[in-house]
Amino acid sequence: MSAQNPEQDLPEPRRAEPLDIERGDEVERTAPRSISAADRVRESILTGHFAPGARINEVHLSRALGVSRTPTRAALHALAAEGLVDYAHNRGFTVREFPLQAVLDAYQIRAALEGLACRLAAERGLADEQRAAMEQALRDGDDILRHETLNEDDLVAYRAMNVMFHDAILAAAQSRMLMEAVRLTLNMPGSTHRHIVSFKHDDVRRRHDDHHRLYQLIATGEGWRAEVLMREHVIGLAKQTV
Amino acid sequence: MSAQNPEQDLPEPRRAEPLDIERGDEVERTAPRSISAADRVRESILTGHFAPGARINEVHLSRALGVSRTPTRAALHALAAEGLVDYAHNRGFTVREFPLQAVLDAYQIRAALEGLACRLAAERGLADEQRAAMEQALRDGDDILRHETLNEDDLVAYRAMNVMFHDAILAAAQSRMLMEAVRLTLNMPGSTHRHIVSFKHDDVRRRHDDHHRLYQLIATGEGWRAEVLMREHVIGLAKQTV
DNA sequence: TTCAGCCAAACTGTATTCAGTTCGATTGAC
DNA sequence: GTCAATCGAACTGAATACAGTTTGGCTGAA
Repeated sequence: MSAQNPEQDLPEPRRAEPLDIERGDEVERTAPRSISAADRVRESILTGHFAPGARINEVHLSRALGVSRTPTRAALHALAAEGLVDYAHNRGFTVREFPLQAVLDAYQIRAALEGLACRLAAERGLADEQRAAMEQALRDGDDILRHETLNEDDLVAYRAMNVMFHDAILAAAQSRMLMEAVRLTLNMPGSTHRHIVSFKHDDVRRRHDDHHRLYQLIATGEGWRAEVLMREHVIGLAKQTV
Repeated sequence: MSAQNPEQDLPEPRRAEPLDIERGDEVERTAPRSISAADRVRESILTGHFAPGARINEVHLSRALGVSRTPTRAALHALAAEGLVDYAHNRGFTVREFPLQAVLDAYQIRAALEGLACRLAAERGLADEQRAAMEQALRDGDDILRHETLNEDDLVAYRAMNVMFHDAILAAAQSRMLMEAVRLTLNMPGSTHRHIVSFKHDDVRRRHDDHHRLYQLIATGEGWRAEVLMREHVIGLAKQTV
């Protein structure tokens, strides 16, 4: 039963942010069920809860999600366009498979895209918000690296810092399409900011040193050098992952 | 009426390929309505039939498509994930706007991605099929350029040749994700292979000369040079578009 | 005249129902 | 014992019905 219906125990709809709290003058609206459903299924796929290549049964899934088939199908269609599931007419949805080569290719694509983001950020300048985020990330990384050895808490903090830094650069590039393209490369099991690359002290220091140099290059408008360095930086992640 | 319901006259479901014809041993299945609907709406948006920013009424649209709201909504959700329409809860779908800067950025993104495709193609080698397609495209381009002046037929042939050449390189890169990322940059009004860049004889010859050099570099495995040239090639398209 | 509040029409979100296809098991012939 | 045809259960595709939200206009008071 549980082997045939892995949909049965999905992650609870973790309230990403404490809703129902007024923010400014506006009350946060409740998300539609199809969005919530997509988020939960995406999470399940990214965490490897669904086996690659497995067929997704709409009835079982909608039962597990506690909604009808309509929003469930909407969610699956959205995930299909995101590239996480495949769709075939009259045969429904299957979990997309990502062979090792595809994961490695994703790093190449991400390197090209984030490299471009660096160049655009350097050309267009950093807004206060992004500059602050990058400087905060640099400080956080410095703090982590002061530890002789790195523990679990450091790992969590490091990931958050890393996401903040890369997101700030993407935001500074001011291109929604570029963000969407990068998201394509992150939305796969094994190629996420969240996922583990080497956490040896030396590797972490080298990567964080890249961040410092990237910040300098972007801040001083040296777009081409920033692009090249970011490419190298991301490719290095792939090397440390395999 | 027609101003409020631009959905009323949609392009007919142009049978992309003469269906119901056996191909090999298998009969081509009829496409589901949601796919057909998505194709028609995508075409309408790309050809500028829907005004950017306009709200899309599900009832009117499904009536124009001749199907119920269910497949219509599925199609719109898919287009939303493709980036052609925006979605807001309880407010439905709107046609996405692409300001000039977004179109120019798309060329930058495409340049980075197709450059990467060239490098991968050079590293991984050309299969017979792709090699044949590229050589055919080069011959077709040569034929067109023999004409002293270029007419409408030449323009049509040139576009087909151009698509064949670029698609062959993407296929040779052997990365589905890369294809999907490139598609993001093409699926926008004003930034399509199909769209017009300069058709002056000198510009066409220069672009076609790039193709010859790209083919040589890929065939001889000079990935880095191919990447750089392709980047320059695509950026040049942007320059000739504005 | 202007603006706040209210009301109804229109629209979107979801559930349910029905129709058509797929796929596996069973049966029978060879 | 093997393979093909057939039948039925299970599943997907689409339509319809219903519920909740938005939106624009109307009314009436300031």
